[in-house]
Amino acid sequence: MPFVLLRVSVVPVFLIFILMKRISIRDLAKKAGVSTSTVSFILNGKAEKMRISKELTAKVKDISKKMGYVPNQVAVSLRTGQSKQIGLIVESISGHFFGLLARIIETEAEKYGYRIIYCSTENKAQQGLDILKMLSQQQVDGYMITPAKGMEEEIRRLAERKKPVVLIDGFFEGDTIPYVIVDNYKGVEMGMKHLFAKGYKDIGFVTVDLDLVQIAERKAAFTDALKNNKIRKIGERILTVSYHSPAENIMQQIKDFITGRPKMDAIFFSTNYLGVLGVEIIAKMGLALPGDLAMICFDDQDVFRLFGPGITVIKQPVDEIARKAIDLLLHQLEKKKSPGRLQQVKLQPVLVERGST
Amino acid sequence: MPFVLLRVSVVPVFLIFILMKRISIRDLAKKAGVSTSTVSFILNGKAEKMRISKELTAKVKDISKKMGYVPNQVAVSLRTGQSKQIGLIVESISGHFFGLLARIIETEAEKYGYRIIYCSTENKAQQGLDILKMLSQQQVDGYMITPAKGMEEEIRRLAERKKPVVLIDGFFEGDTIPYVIVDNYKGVEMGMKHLFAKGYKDIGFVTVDLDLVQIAERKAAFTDALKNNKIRKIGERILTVSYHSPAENIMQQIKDFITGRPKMDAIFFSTNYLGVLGVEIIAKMGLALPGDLAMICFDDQDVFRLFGPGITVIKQPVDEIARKAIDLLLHQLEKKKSPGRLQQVKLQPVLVERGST
DNA sequence: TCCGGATACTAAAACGGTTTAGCTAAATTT
DNA sequence: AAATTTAGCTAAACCGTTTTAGTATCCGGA
Repeated sequence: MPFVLLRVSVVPVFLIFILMKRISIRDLAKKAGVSTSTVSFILNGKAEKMRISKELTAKVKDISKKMGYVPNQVAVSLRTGQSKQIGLIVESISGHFFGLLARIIETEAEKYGYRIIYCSTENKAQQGLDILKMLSQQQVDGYMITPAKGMEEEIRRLAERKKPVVLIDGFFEGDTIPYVIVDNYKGVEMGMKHLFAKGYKDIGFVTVDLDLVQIAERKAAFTDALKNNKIRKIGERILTVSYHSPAENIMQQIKDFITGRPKMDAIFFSTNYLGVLGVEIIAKMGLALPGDLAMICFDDQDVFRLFGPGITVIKQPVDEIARKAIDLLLHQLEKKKSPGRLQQVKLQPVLVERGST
Repeated sequence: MPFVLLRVSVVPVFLIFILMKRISIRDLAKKAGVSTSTVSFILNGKAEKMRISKELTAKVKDISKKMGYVPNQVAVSLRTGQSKQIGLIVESISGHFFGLLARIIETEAEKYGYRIIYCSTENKAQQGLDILKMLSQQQVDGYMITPAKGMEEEIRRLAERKKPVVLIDGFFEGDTIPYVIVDNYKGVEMGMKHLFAKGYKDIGFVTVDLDLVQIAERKAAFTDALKNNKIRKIGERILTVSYHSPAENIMQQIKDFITGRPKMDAIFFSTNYLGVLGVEIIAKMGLALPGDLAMICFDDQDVFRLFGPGITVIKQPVDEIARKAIDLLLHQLEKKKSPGRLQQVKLQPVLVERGST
């Protein structure tokens, strides 16, 4: 008797144990009494091409559904060489710009059956390389990269191997790698024109020591704007803070910059992140915008819309960037389409005028 | 002669073509004149255990480095059943809270050799299920999920299959699935105590129609707080907006709520997102904080630190949540450690008092 | 009657690793 | 000297698919 009891309690457990194992295409084949190839053809929509009969096709599909079959993507990847994964390498996963970017890219990629693997470099060269290696091991099908310094060589190597790559928000001079960026020079130029038009003359520029093309361009545009307006001693109107400094420290530097000489009536922040810190310190100093100081920033943010009178910004068309980038990548992934002439895209930013100027 | 020319130009191209192909463990084995098993043992640090001689070990490692061998993770996954990937399912990839969360989780997971696959449900049930299926196909080793409605059953199924799962910022009643949440009830309670202490009596509550435990708890805490203070007609002090309404619409509702009756001297926003909209409409209405209206919000944000006098908030310990969650998951992934008693963690939020109250 | 061509499937190789179970020769024990 | 152990390595199965190259059966035509 105890035996019987034992068995009734043990058998279901055993069954559950069996059920736990994922069912494979072989299980389906066995159940249907056919070969795995047949099942594979049917489930991949090649039944007709392979002349599998209607009845069998229906039967197998039915069994598959009933047993809850889910193909093992890893095995598929190994066999086909396609992982259906795209690596997205951004500067910082928690940044505002990249959050928006990611959301759009994700939904867009999904339409074509691709998953995004999301990685952030935090602007460390070594980390960027490690990530690239990892992604390569994972056999991702394509790469979307906001290129940091030190990654050039490795990225070029990818391109040489004909791996689909798209650069976002940065590019390499004299290269054929597709990219989509915003016209940084034009953006700052627009901002400066706006400031001059509003009558501001003593303009300070806060930037960061990241060695990136887009940062360099923004700075160049600022410098040129001053030159064109016959303003001298440009160097002392530029503050370059260190990327890895703590926020407190940067704020202190900005404060010193504002109160120091030459005195200024407007300040231009070259990035989002700097702008937020700027807003914070300006608020702490009790300066009125734009009365005591006008402010403008490259790249938009919730904070800029809401703070005080609103901060005038040069806004990047994030949607457009994301959509264009994924477009360029899918182009390469699904080779079908025409080569597509223009693989290097420069989009126009837009000036959003708010109360701070 | 033309032939020679042809060959010098063709051979390098051919070589490049050869080089393009990723080198496999077989290539290494051939080069070293040993079997693939030997190479595998050596590269996986099992040389000693398998009694491979020091010299051979060194030689193979050397060749591997020289040839730039990178193992194919897909093949490894298929064989070992371990993908070294963790699926992170969040509500919205561009949300502030999740951005921070992701950053910490990513760096933490990396230490143990795991990659994060990042997905967002946008609070749509079907999308959540699709993602779960996708991740399962990808053979991810573990799941971190902010559970949306409609995912319960599927998540339970995962747990039953002994898949490592950790829930974040939500949980299922009466279940044993590990989770880490913040004490939502306590948080709102603290906020209400603070408001009452400051002398506010007519408090409005803005919440959203998401069917989530944490939202329900926040509302319950509000209701209870009013009850405890003998305040009646609680219903008309609560505004529940629809999650999928456009921002404009929600702001209008908030405006009506503020200007409507019963009049209020303080307003409590139950989420970050609502709070930002609140700030925006309050600014537009020209109300002074806290003069015309006091404001408090559940969950912090850059905006709240910087807007006007600063918004008082109930801050979630994001760092702690992330670290604890990844901890619970790794616990399950690397079964070594002790079972670890407490698998369901409730963390305490903290009140950050700013100018708005 | 035999051939050619559909028709309806299947066997087996391949993808690139890991791992179990040996195998051989030398060293050690009995 | 035979038996056993050890050192150093390898053969081959296996993970779960896809896909190429068949095979077997039937049918119509010459």
